[in-house]
Amino acid sequence: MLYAAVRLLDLPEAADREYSYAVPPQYEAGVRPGRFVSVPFGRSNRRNVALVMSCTETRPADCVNLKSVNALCLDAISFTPEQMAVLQYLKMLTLCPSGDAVHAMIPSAALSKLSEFYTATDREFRGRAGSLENDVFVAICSQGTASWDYLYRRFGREAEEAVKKLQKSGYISCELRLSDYTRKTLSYYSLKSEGFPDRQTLSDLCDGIDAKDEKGHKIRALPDGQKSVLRQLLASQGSVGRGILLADGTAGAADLAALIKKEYITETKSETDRDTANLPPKIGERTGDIVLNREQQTAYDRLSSMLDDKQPHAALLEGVTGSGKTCVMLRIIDKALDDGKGVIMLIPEIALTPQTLSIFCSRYGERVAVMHSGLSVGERADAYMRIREGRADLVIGTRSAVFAPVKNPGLIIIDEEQEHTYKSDTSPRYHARDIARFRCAKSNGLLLLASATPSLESRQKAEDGKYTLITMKNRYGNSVLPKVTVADMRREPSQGNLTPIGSLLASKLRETYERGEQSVLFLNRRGYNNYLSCASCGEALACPNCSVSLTYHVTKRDFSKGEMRCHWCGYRARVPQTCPTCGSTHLIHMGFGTQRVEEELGKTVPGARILRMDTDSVQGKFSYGDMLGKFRRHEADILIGTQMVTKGHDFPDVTLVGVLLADASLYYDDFRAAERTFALLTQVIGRAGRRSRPGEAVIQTNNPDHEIISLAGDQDYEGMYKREIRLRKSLKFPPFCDIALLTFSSEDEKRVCAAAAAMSEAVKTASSAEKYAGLPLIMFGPFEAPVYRVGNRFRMRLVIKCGLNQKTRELFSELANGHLSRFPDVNLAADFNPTNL
DNA sequence: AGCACGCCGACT
DNA sequence: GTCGGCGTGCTC
Repeated sequence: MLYAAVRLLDLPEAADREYSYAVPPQYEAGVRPGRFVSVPFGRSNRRNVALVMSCTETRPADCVNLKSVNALCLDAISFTPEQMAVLQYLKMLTLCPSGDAVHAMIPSAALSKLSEFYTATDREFRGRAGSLENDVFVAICSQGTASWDYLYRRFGREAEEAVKKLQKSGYISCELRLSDYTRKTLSYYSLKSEGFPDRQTLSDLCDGIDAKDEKGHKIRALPDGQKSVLRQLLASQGSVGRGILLADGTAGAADLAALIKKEYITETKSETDRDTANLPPKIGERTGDIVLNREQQTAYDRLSSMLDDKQPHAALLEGVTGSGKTCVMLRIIDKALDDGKGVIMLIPEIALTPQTLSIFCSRYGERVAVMHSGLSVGERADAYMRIREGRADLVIGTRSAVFAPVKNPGLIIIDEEQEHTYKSDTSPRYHARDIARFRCAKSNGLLLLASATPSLESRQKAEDGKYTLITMKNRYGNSVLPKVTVADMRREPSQGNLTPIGSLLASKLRETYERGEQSVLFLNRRGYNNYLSCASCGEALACPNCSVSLTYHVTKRDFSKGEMRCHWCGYRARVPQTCPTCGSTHLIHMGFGTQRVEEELGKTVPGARILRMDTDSVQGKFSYGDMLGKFRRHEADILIGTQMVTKGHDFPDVTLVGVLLADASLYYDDFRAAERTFALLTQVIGRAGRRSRPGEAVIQTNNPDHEIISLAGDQDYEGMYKREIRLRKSLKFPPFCDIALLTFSSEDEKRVCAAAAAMSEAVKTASSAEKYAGLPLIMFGPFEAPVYRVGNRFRMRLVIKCGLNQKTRELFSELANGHLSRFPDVNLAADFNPTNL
């Protein structure tokens, strides 16, 4: 007899442990670690999908009531040993429930679903006539067997109760079946290649000319719909898909059916991959070998030798905007694919534009699989299966694509590696970089991080020799850096200008418009944040312990009464009346949005066509590309937007870039604010004048003396790195430590506080215990979360600076378990190295 | 999370 | 006397 230890999916943390089940003889051959199964669970034996973790031949001890595995899910979706290893790593890394980890790794549509089927066991319904039960029963009888999905579609939510009652009184029985992943089939239609009717006859029929059948009888005229189908088929050579034939609305399904019945046309069905349908068309085979310049060639050679080595490697490719990182990446991808390795390329969501995709799709064709949040469930599942089956070996995608089941992942690239979208902010709270590193380490692959402005963490690792640093300093071709001007906004109000567009930028905008060239205006959406800034000296009110800005919080409901808080250490202070730096009383709350600017622009540059692009104006996935296309075709003169406008687009006619309120993101309450502002400004400035035309950038700020702004103007990454790393070191922030953020939440305010206080005690006790002696732990809190109350739940926080390693992770795991047993009613979310608070 | 068991109030 | 409220505790 075989026994399996399984993890159930969709189980809360408290019940997330291994359960043992007996494996019936018919499943013995199929059950192994990584297989998904259906098992009965709980008193009611409700069915649940579970993942087999391990198998034994001996009956597990201390199991009084051993149940049996119910069904096996499709082998095609089972986890490979590599995926099992990633799963374990992910759970260890994030302390998430097994179900969350599994769901992050495999698209829900690919995972088998359990569905209920009902069969009538009685012929006659003797309950209340006219009741819903009666209707449901009749429906089940007429179908023989009806699925729950069918009943739900027909009767809605109410059906649930009716079905339960029918089951209880014995009218129907319920059976559970596994519905596995299925591929979509498409119907294609074609004219018959021989026999009657020939093409001429059909053509005549369409033109309304009398035609005769085989026996010489006159054929009746065809309805318009059938004519439309025939005309299209006559015009094409082979078969035509159903969607195309019915596209213009003239023909319907009935017309197709009629033509098939008359044997005028034939129908063939074929399976299709939903995910490839919306990809840009394949333009051709690899468009020749890319020619690299000397610097690129050197970079490529170094990467290439790392790829050839049978050891895992990690490299940081640091190249200024326009240095041609993409060419190097394409070449190294070529090589990895030629060597028979799988490749994953991660890009930030924001860079996922049709242009980016078409570069890859035209170069690599059908071996590309694209995975991102915009895909439908079916598309996602098909992409996943195509990768799993090896039909696609190059994956382009956002964060979650790091889990793509490519065989033998030999190269994982993370482009714009500093982007915070690579960190998940829902369970499991993983960073794609960590997963990529793990996978490369396991498969002796190469992890390639690429950026013009690497994160301090990665750059520090390169400094320490953990990553190989490859720098590219030269801008490609003859493009030159734009001329950067810093505009001091503090003088504007006294000169009577109260708009967000300063006088210098306004005149530049008008000049650019008059020359018939385009401008891009960038405004960080985070400018809405409520921090306190001094209008005289430009400084923002900062935390004395953390060098991050304090955030204004409204206490109770009175808007006028607030206090300043630090999100990292919980420091609180009253709202000051005077600026602590210069003593001025002109303290102002910062923030204006894109809409306001759009309004003002109309007045500033009369006649200019303005395009606003932000989360409000970009809805569907097409609208984004549409807008960019519109601007590229010069159908607008000024593009104003948030971060979206900064990424990877090449607008040839743009010669002016304006940054409104550059310090809005500088004083964000995050220790990474300066680093992010630098990256953002560097990128925005790079948008101007990429071709031979010289570009210009205007950076508006209330604090023109801030070092970061001048550093960004000079595109001096080294300077920024040295400055920031010094600050981080002195204040002990990453990369010189890790940060664990523990958030407690519950509807019961007292319980939340008690749980947080108990955890705080537990941390203190544990850190002084012998087992964890000498572990550097600095704890802050507990204090209220920045938004204390969310959806009727109260939230408390604990911030712990520490060094994450095997031992500390173990400690956190123990602490979480301790919390679970003492405060099962209080939710605890752990986030290691959170990107934003 | 479900789901059952279990121990107290307003109804035929 | 029962129907049903949701507190407590377990799930191989």
